[in-house]
Amino acid sequence: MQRAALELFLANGYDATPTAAVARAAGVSEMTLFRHFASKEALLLDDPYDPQIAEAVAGRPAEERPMRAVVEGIRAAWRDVDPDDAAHLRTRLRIVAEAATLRGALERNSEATVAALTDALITRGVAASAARVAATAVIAGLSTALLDWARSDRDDLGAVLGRALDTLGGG
Amino acid sequence: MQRAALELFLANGYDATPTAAVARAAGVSEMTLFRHFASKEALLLDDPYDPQIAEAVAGRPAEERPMRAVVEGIRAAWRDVDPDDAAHLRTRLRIVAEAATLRGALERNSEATVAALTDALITRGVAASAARVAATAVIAGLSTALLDWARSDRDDLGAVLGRALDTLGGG
DNA sequence: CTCGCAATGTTAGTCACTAACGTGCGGGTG
DNA sequence: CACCCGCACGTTAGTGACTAACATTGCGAG
Repeated sequence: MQRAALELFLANGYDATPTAAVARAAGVSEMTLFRHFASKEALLLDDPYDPQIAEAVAGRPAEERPMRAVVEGIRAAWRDVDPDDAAHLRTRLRIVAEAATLRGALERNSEATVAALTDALITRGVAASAARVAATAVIAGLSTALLDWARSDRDDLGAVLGRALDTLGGG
Repeated sequence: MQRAALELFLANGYDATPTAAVARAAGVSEMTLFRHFASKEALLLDDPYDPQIAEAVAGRPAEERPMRAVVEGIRAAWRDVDPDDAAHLRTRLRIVAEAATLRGALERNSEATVAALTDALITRGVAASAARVAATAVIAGLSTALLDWARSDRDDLGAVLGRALDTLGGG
């Protein structure tokens, strides 16, 4: 179904594609579609952003302040990413960037990642409130950087991401 | 209408209150309600977060890095806030915190603030992409801090905010 | 072969939001 | 004072995402 959805979203745009059309294209009923995906958004954004990021954060030097620990953890975790995935990611982000109703969809969708990061920080001894703040902020900043990258096809993803992380870390 | 909406949201919860009920309570038709407020969310979140924050950011010392400039700008702008507004803010944030469908509503609603902050950073000579990243991240972090504050009635707002800003600034 | 379960379909509904169009009312102009 | 213009509001009907209740089908285990 995701494949059918992507094709339709690319061809007609996200907002102009009713879930009924996706269901029909995938050869299932609308009900079944919603049994597999919690929402229309999930058709685009369903892939679990690695909880392995959390490990990388937990393993950072103890003296690092929360923002920097998260930033450097993500930077480290990023090195194991398949370039094929990046290309796929880009087409999906393009769809997100062009759909008015998807503002904030990335952030909403990465609640799991935020939770994992928050826990990782807490086990490092960071206060719960500060942990949540730092995790949310970094993910939000990262999301906008990814969207910018998807819109302009100039830079390669690694460089864009690196600069965003520099900014977030206070650089 | 906002007053009627707030009362109903408090009594029954946001998700369980149809816009039809709000309209009826306010003595208008549903159509009229949507002519005054762009969405159901707007009934809760319609107040424009100060663009005067932008000034404070623009006025920060030139050598400060983007994250710190935003954080310190907000800290400075915060000093002029009426405690009555804070109390009102709290009840509204409580409603937001309890409504599942309002995840990310604060961030979405403060797009104007993010844009103002981004512009302020750009006039300071920060690259556009970095500016957007920093502004988004700080607002997102701040939003989660505000929500945490609204949920637990322990601290006073100033202290919570101060700690969140410390975290975001790399402290 | 059949029983049981799981995945899928059908139907009907709710809720946010919109488009098209009609109506009343107050205020300036003749 | 009569008229008309425009604006705010109402009504009706619809779209689109999502859900609940219930029927149905397919398929492996006994």
